Amino acid sequence: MGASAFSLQVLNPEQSKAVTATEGPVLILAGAGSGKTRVLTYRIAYLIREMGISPQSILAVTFTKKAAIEMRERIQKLIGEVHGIWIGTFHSSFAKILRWESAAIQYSPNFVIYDTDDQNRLIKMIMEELNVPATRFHPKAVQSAISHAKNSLVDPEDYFNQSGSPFQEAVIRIYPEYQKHLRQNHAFDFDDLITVPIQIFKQHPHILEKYQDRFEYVLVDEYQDTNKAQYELIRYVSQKKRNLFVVGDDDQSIYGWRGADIHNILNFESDFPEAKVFRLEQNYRSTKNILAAAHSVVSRNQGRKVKKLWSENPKGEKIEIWEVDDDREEAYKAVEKVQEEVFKNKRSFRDFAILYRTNAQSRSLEDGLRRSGISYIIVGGVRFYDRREVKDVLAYMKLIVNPRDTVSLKRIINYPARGIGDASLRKVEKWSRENERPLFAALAYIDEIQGLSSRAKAGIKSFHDLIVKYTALTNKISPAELTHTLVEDSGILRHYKEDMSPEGQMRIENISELLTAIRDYTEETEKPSIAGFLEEVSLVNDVDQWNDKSNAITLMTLHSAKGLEFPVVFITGVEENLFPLSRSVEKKEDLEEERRLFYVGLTRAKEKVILSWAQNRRLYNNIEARLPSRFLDELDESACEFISSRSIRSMSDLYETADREFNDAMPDYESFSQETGSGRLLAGQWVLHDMFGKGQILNVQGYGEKQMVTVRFKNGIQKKLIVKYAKFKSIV
DNA sequence: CGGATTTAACTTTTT
DNA sequence: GTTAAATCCG
Repeated sequence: MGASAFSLQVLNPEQSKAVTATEGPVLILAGAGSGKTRVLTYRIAYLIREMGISPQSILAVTFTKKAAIEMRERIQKLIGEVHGIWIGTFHSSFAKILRWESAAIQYSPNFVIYDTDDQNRLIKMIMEELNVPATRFHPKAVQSAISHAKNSLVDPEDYFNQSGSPFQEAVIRIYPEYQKHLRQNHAFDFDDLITVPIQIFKQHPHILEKYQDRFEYVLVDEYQDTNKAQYELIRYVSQKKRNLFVVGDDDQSIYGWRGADIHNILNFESDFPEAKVFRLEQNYRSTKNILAAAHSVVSRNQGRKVKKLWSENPKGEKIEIWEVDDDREEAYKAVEKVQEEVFKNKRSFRDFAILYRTNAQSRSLEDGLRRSGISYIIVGGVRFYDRREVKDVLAYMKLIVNPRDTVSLKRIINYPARGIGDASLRKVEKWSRENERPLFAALAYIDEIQGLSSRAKAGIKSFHDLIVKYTALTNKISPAELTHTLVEDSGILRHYKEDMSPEGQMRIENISELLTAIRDYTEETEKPSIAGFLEEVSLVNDVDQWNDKSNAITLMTLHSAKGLEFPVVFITGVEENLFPLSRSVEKKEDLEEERRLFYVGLTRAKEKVILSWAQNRRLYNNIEARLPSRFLDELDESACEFISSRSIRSMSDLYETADREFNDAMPDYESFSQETGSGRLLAGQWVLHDMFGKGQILNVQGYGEKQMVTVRFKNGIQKKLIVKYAKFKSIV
């Protein structure tokens, strides 16, 4: 086993001190690119190897699954395979504990986790019940108010004291009902995964003690992103041994809107007076110019700990600031720049990231990239597991695991259509309320429910039988087999197969993809279960799945980019009212958070940064004149170079060239893309498809299992195909 | 009453 | 460009 790599010699003095200060609370203020993950992993390795601490006594929490996986892999590289360390996200770690301790709060261990969409559906149902018109208050707004309350540890009862606006009055009525329904459904929302463990720990000291004794060393990554609930939870768990090690950077706190409380890091020293504090200020990532620019921006914030990154890296190129005509040109110029860099400086496409403030901006960039034929990956936007058809199948699975989940039940009882309309469902609901039986149980009593049509009765019966049948099968066949037969048996697949439109085809492909994911899960997991799969699915995000293996440009929001690095970074749409967003400029704290977000974006870059703003931008279907962002004025001018597009080429030239390139032939990027392995698909390649014949790849999207290509075939048909399922081979 | 089709509204960032 | 609500049709 290659375990010999572990030595503290490679650390700088501050890093080394941080790693070896094992006892008592420790705060590490780790600037961007200062080796934060390195310190975390070396510390865990040090605890195990040098201190002889049992891996089982270590709890490390992160915010993303990707960070957790990376940490695990790097520890393994240092000291070889270690079993029993808890490394996971806040949500997944405590969801696990909740499954074990669910009996303490009278929940089924098969509880389901509601995502935002499920939450909104539930809130909408409650609002109907309470006669709160959804037209006056958006269920979404109510949901976020409740979420915010939970993150700040405000109970439904506490909420009563906050009355004021009519909206708050409405939330006061909805919040307790919402909580009651979650309980009835044996469901938790995301926030409950943090707050409910706190309640359990408070009410059952012996349970708390079990975990306090177990976790002798607790480590928290991205500490600046913790909210009040997470902070309390960590405090509970680490209270006894007091070996709490937190790593964070107040300058990178960008989740205030999600309840993250920057005071958790600013007040760490007063909360833990015996705390040791170490600062990591040497940056190993970026050029001096990039750091100077980043510092000039973020140092304008008032609520921050004073620090300044330094680096031994070269000065590097100046930051380019582009003034472009519109979003279309912005995309086109970025493409052009990428091509130039690939040719001149021998870069790979994977060296580039294009970042933006809002997901909506990805569209024009995507258009530009598609025209050019360069492959790209979009991280974020609509998640795979959020697609309608995927959620429909998942709802069936949720209901089979947990029949009390009425949100899922109502989602699918008439999907595909079984002749059960709104009116029939209302009658069943009424019966279930009056007889105090769960909604699913009521489905078995159709003969006692008045006024149901025979069509509705037949539909309800077949639905009920279906779910009962599969519930009985859960212990007999594997999750993969079960879902496979389920999508056919339920009629979901048939429903889409009859739909010959391209959307219907897409949906079938997405369902097959889901089945593949379940098959993979079943094969990879020791004790696969549907509940286990559902939990995994509800706690992943797109960045978790992103990897840099395929040679493509990455497009993502600035938020998603946190924790990542790229040689070249574009930040687009650096305009007033977009970045910073218009609603953020009024409150000082919000503006400072936007500024930190800009700082995060700048410090993702190792070598080169390009900022662009457009004079005109298409927003919500109309073209708007734009002004450069105030953040551009805040940049250290000596590190920047201003470029106006007019000095290069006229607009009409640009578009003509773009159209010509698109209409003629695809440029052959393969000739200068360094690592085009034989199996790799790239835009411009020709393929032969079993059904459609010869075609050319216009665009490659995604990676691995989920990789999709857009192909234009000789007969003029353009199709989007999932590589894994599409029957084609590449031809030279 | 149920299902399909059309219309309208909406886009900050996400575990 | 996507999805939920309103409208229409059988």
